[in-house]
Amino acid sequence: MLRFAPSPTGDMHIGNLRVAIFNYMVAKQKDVNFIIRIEDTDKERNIAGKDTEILQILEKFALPHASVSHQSENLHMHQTLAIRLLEEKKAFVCTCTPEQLEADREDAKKNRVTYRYSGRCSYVGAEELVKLKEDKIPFVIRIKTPDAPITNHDLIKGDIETAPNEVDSFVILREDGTPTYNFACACDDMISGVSLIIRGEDHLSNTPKQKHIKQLLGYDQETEYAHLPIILNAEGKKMSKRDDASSVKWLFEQGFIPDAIANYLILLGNKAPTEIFTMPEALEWFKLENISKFPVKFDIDKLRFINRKHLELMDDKRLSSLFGFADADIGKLAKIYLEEASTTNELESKIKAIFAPKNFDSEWGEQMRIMEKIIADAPMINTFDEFKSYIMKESGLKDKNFFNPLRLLLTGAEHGPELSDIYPLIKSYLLEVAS
RNA sequence: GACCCUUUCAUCUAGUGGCCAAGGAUAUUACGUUUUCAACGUAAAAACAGAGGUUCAAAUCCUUUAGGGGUCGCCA
Repeated sequence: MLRFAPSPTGDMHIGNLRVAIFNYMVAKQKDVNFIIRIEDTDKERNIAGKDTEILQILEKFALPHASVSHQSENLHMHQTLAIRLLEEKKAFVCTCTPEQLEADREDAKKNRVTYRYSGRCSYVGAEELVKLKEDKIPFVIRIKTPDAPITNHDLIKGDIETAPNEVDSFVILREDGTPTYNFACACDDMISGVSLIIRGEDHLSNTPKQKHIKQLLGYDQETEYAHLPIILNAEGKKMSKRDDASSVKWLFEQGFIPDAIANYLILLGNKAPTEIFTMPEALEWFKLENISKFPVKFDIDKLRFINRKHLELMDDKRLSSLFGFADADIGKLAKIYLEEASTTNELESKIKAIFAPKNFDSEWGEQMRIMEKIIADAPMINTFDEFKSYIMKESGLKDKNFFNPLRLLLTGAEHGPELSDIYPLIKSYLLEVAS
């Protein structure tokens, strides 16, 4: 069982999408279930509707899942398990105030040592619980620091050993009775029987904590981990919300298509036999072990190149539908324009210019008027050569005086692909185009 | 500051001791083709982080220095 566990606190990030794609692919390869878990334990930061937005994006990328759950549904189970740890003396009740903890942190900073929980409450057991509740004294539950190092074999990073004090006595149940991320995550993975967790490198330091939780809870199934290097922006820093390209929604708005985005994200930091491929093709050779260990920079130029290649592969009629047509010829026309466009947005503006009313105010306006009239009265002409000869003869124009205004009249642009390639595809729209 | 990860062209990578005076792709530049801009074709420029070892032989193994990144919450 594999899972993708996004939190509904912001736009889907390409790093997250990459995690989702990899989890899906590996589940598919292993022929096991792939589930979605929405991690919505932070009520403050949850954004209504983000969960369905995330699901819609997964759908666009054709990443089918066996089920969707919300972490908040499991609140009762989380509390029960936390209490169990408390009763087994594997966790303790902590009544330290935020002020006290803050002072501890300040001290640590002042003394130039790493902050760790002071251990002030570590002897407070379950028996205190009733009294604290009666006295309305706020408390949290902390798990006890492990007494041996936690070791982990990461499929990408290799063996990692974490010292007990690095794990620390961290909070598992908050003052309001809700579980913290690490606790909820570990419990849910345990209950669902998640056997392999693929996630971003920023979770690397959470792994020993989650392993520790599962160990104390008596979970004896082995969970494998694979931590993906993070994606950096052009400056070499972690891609954040401030980087437009980090948002999948933004990439869509720019005219990048899902097949190309998926292709790029799979290719990034990977050994691939080819550069251009579809997800089903990648399923044939994809291996987690091949993912590079170091962070990679996001290169939008490469994405543009890949997007263009995928647009070339798209079915003609389907491509035309992106611009409001249902005509394979328009799809073919768009593909010709792939010479100078890489996104559907760029393509759309080229196609639009062809069908938009033309501007006759330019230096070629006079010649354009002449041609417009000739075309309006002309019979249907099949080939560009015949068409060209016909207009030339009727207008008496030639060379620059002929080609420049003709191009402007037919395409609305001064430069562009060969008119002889374009003509056969737009000839049935000629009256609309040449006006 | 502590802990962890990491280091081949601008970018993504090939490379697992000899086939590497380091290959491919994107981006860049030049030329060709073209009524035009592109695309395309051809070519050019471009990297083993530094220093020490081991070895007949090192991008590849070891040591060390330097750099980059991540994480240190009652966020996920």
